[in-house]
Amino acid sequence: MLKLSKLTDYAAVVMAQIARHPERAHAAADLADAVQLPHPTVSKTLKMLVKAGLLTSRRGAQGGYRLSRAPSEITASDIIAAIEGPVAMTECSQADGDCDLVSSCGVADNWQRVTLGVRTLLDSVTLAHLARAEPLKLPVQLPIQSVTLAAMAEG
Amino acid sequence: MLKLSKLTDYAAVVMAQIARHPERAHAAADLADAVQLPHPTVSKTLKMLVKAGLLTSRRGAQGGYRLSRAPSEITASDIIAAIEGPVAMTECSQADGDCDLVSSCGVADNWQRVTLGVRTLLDSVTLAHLARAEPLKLPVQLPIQSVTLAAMAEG
DNA sequence: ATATAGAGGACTAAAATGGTCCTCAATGCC
DNA sequence: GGCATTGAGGACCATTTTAGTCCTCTATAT
Repeated sequence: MLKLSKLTDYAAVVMAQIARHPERAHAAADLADAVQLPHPTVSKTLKMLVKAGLLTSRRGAQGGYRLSRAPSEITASDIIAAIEGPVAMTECSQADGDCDLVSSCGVADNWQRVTLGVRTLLDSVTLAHLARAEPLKLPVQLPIQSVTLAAMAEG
Repeated sequence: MLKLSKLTDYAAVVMAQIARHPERAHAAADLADAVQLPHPTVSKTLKMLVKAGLLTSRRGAQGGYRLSRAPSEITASDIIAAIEGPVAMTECSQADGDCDLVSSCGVADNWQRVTLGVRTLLDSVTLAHLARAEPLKLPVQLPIQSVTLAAMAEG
């Protein structure tokens, strides 16, 4: 599996929706209608995205949400991290991870490298890519040319 | 997050342990002792790995578990799939996924491509890599040279 | 025959997740 | 200034998932 939570999924859909009309502010209710999801849930998701710094908000009439930076500057990693926290496949790949078996389990190091690989991959996918509607299922060239774990292991 | 379940984590640890002594059969109890995890839980994990075809088992005295193929032929994807099912970041990336919003959500296609990227990365990490004990934290060259999403989009 | 060891599944407890709602605060408009 | 609009923040509950345990049955070696 390795599945995203539903909220993360919603977050991506909503972010993409905003990214398609970045010039104007989007009210939570409008977004919920547009993406066909329950209002309270979308609202909750939006708040998390603001808290994470991916969106800015303005209250009151004519208020709503806007991207805090260009779609090409917001990554899949960012969106996932906003809802679920930083990408980490194992406890010990987290910054604050505490697993007393790290030293004895024998695979911790390598899982951490794999996590870095996944993170790098997700860093290279931006909201600009995600938002691109591709109803024709044409192969889209995403800018992932090379992911070499060895090169990242020093991090 | 995007975290592996604990059982998957255990599975990797146990598989690595077996991979370090592939010639002999390992009893569940011995493995549990070796990796310092509760016996029943390790036992459950082993059964799942057998069911998925990654291990073979033999009952009775002198029985136990063995790898069903070489460590270099067993991938991280295989281990994850054995416990959690195939790697899929979204509902719609699963073979049997049913999400009525696929057509309208606008990001389904691209998440599916990202899933393929992650899957490819995890396919390229083998049990042989995972089992390699690296207490010195030397950078390990894993054979992930290039992951290009466009090349996979036809799948 | 018997001790060993896995298969299979039922079951429970605990935790994470999803989803809703309520009250408060800010903003724009008249 | 007053009011309608819209987000902030958090409490709360229901459901699902996960983890973990245990019991009974079956196969194998000696």
